[in-house]
Amino acid sequence: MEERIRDAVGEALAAAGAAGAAFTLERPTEAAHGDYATNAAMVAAKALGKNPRELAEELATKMKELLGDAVEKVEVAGPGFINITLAAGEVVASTAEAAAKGEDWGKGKAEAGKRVMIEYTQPNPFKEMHIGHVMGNTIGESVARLTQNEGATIVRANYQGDVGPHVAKALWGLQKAGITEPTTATEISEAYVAGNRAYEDDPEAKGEIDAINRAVYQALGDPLTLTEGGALMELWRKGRDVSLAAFEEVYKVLGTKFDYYFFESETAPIGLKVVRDGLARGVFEESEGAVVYKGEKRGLHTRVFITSQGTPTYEAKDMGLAFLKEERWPSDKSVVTTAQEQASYFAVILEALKELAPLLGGKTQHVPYGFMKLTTGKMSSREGNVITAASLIEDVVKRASEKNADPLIAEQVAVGAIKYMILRQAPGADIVFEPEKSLSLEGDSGPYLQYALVRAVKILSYESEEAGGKEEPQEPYAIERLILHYPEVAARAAKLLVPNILTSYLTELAGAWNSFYASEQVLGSPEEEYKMRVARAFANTMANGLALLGIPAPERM
RNA sequence: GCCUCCGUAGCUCAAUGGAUAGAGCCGCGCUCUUCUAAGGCGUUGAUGUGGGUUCGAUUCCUACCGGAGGCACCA
Repeated sequence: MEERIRDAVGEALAAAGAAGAAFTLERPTEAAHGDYATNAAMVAAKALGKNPRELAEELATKMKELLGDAVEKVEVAGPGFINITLAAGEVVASTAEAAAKGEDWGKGKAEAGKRVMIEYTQPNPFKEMHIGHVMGNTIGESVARLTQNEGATIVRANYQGDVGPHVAKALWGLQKAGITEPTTATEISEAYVAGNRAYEDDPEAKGEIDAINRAVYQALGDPLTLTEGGALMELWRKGRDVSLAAFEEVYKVLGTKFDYYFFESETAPIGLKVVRDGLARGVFEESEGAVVYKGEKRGLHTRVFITSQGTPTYEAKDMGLAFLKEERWPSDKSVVTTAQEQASYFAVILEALKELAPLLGGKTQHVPYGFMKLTTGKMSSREGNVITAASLIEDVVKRASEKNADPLIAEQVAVGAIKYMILRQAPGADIVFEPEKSLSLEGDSGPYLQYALVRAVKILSYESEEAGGKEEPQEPYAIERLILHYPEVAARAAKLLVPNILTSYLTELAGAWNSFYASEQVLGSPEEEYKMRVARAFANTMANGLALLGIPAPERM
């Protein structure tokens, strides 16, 4: 329907002599302004040298002609808006479509046939997963689902740093504590904190840690040493396994299933190779013993790719990662989501990648999101003042349990609350996280959406063979005029990679349903059949929308 | 010092250059004999400051004030 109106506006503009003018078609904030509104007349008025309201009248007349029975009215309002109100029959048809289509309701085709890899979460083994990773996972998962909903074939990738200084610090800490068989992620992260402190305070420890770092790289770069890596590599393997297993627990609760896992231990050797090749080709330069990329030639800054010690930095590993990804799963588009603090870092390495491999660089896109900080400031795992993903989930589950005896449902409610908190705001902005306060289980919250759906599903469960009342209301219900916009909202959220507009829409939708629920009896009413269809249309819309956000839908609450 | 992002109600957040700047939390009323009150209905309250562009600016430009992040061997 939206497309039909858009075409009609375009055609009316062409008839008025302003073909191709850029206009917007939006859902008015006020119900009184109809179902759609366009600013076409105001945009084109100047170029045509006409009064906006007069032009609007002209366009409205033409549109009425083009749209015919589909619209109830097309009227000019305010400074020259054209407000379009759909005919009741059109609204009813749309509700019926939403009710009938089930899981297919709202599927788009903007990305049909495209292969898209999306990388997100990126926790580092040997450190604990914290609330920042939960944020990245939540946004990445939703972006993946939104893209998939537009017809793309998507794969989920995770990239984890299992080598580098942080690993050396943790290994050093474990050795000092005499731990040869780490069993919990907490144990390992405590070793990391101890190692990090020693690295800064104790020059002797710093030397030992640097040596461990080199030894790990060396062992991994040389298959022979790897198999005979001795106690150090044995500890590395065990610690890595414990960390990764702990991550999987969190992914399971959050509802993410990765298709590809990449590790720095595998991208490092590839990165070293491609950067050295690039050095020979003049993409990179040597400076003070290190291999660097001079970003200044692109208006950016210089970054080190290979250290003077000969170890690859994150930059070199990211070069290797780009190649490795393409080898494992060739894509049309490769999206990497990370916290905003890495934005300028990515600007540099993407330029380097474009010089190194134009095709790869051209299809790689960095999507930054804000980070989660505490009221006391930014979290730092080096300081040890982090809120871990596991403890966050545990706390919220405990609160949700007060109203839900069933642990599965308490978990679904908790995950819904956590994800909603993240997805309700524009992804670029930071989140100030305050336990208790930030996570609401009422009002503008995840459980609010879940609860609205649960109530609708309950009504639908009473649907029986003997059909209910067959009367029809005089006018379609307000909620129906909201439901019909769902496909457009999902498409826009996918196009802009911003889940929050879908979140806002669903919150408004849940509110409309709750109002409907409070004022209209469904079962046993004269309009039972009609209202059941509205309930089904709502339930499908909410269920599909929640799925796109990655928010679970509990059976009952 | 240079670059990037952000300043909206007491608090946490919305708002495609558009119409009377929306929600929730908190506060105060009302509302379960009704398909689940994690709900509904009502009520107070805001665009950091000064210029500019525009028919129209929370949105774009500019200066300032305030906050965050980044800027060579961390990730």
